[in-house]
Amino acid sequence: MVKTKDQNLIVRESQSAGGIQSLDSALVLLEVLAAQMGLTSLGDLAKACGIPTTKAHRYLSSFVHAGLAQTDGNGRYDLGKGAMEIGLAALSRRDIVNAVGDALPELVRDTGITALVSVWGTSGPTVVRWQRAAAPVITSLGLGTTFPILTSATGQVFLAYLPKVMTTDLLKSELTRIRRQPYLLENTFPDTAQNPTKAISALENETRELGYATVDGRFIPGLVAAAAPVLDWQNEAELAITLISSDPSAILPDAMQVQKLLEFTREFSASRG
Amino acid sequence: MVKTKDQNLIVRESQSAGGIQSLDSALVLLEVLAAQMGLTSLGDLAKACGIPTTKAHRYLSSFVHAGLAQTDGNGRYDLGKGAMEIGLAALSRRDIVNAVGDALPELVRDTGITALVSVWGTSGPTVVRWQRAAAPVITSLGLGTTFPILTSATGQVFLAYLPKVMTTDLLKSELTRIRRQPYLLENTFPDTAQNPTKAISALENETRELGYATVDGRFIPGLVAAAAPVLDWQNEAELAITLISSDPSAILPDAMQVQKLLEFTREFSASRG
DNA sequence: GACTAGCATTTCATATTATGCAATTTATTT
DNA sequence: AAATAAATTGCATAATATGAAATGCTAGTC
Repeated sequence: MVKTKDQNLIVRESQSAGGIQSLDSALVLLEVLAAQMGLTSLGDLAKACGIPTTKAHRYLSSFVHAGLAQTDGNGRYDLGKGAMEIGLAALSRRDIVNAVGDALPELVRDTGITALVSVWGTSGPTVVRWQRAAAPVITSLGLGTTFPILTSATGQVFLAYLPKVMTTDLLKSELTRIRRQPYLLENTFPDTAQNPTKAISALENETRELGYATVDGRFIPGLVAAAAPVLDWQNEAELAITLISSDPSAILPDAMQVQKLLEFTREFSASRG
Repeated sequence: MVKTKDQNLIVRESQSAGGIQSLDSALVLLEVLAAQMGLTSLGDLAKACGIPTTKAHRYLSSFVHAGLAQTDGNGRYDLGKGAMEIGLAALSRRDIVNAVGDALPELVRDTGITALVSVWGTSGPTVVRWQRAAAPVITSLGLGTTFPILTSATGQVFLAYLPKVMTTDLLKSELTRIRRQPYLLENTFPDTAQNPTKAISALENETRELGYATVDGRFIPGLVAAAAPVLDWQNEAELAITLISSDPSAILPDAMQVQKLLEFTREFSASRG
């Protein structure tokens, strides 16, 4: 048995002990499909997995048959409805999500503000629960919506309370995207373009010090948000709870709403000390 | 009444055309795992799939390796974190409005009736898609049109399948408006003026019991409508689909058109149960 | 603490079936 | 309309999934 040097690398063995090779191979394809941003051609998927197209095609046939994948009828593939259902089944087994979700109406009643629960998914913070207050109706948001990391309060919480390895990939791609529209960040972080690393770690520290993150009306015009993490026993964010309002005074540090939010998240975090 | 053990059996063609048998078999196992309520023993899973335990074990090894399943270390299996992530990826790509909109022509063809899709907007149910049938119905409806809550089928659906906080404001203003023209409701709800709260909650219950709402020709003279919700997995109305016709028999409970509508909305709703 | 029962897991010889090349069909571009 | 590229299908072969049986665990019982 040869000892490898790269124990730091997060590459998993391409073959699982006691598993089935073709299935391992197929599941890599499924992951790659999930990591894609939308409809993807068979060839691209095959290339990304390093397998011949003929193999990819047969795997995808089975996935489509099982409902995990869909095809638009001509050569482009995407995740299917079944994938969503299995994911929601997995979601419903996470006790934290259920507990928080059940208590969410209470938070909305106490604060009078729309609240939502997000978990960290492959494409960033993903909304999994959603409780609307009377006041504003945000039509562009809904279950399954994903937030950016840097320009949303929710994203900033995960950035500060999640291991770096989980966020770096998405962070990188978001930075390149932002470089083309630097105005998005320039007010809050004047030197982001020049020294992103420094600016970002400053943002992380600030979030950790406060215990929550906020954004003003720039991400969604006219709306402000405050987000706080529910932490697990390792002090990593298990999920984030976000309040969305049109009233800027609601996200000030000593605002009643922010206090209620922190109280709420503390109650569900692993360590109550 | 004895419950059979194989209530979790997935019924569909066991083999996919052009797919891979072992993968098909494995994906059935994954579905069965998802259908379970929690931690499940290897043997039970194998039994539910009708495969030998040795096969199930190897499949599960691969699923665990890919992160789609977890084991508690001794023989009990559950969905894993990866399942949730893939599901959320699928969810985030699913634009329900577009999906429903794309399928709308099919519904119109099947029913022969004009259909429209509404979401809940700031001023009530708002038409976002519509598809006219061959037999033209002369109306002034169009994209962006908003419906009243009490006097339209569409509005009644949202009233019944949306949290109270979202509808109360509009409902109140609508009630004051109606009080000046009580004849609008008096036939259907004789005591609305005297006891609005009671009448309205009766209406909500009726809608929820039926699973859809209808109005006859009073709101728009000569036209009738039936509306049913597309529910998200919190059982809240994500959107409503409405059929509009000049034929009163089309909105009777056992009319073909109503059945097609319910079939249609059920297909797009998150949880079927 | 040893024994047993009921699991899950691993081994191993065998045949099933996944594989990749090449051919064919289908879509896309010039 | 012809040509190019991509997806899909057929087929012979070798790789590998398979199930019976053996082994290894865990939990419950005396």
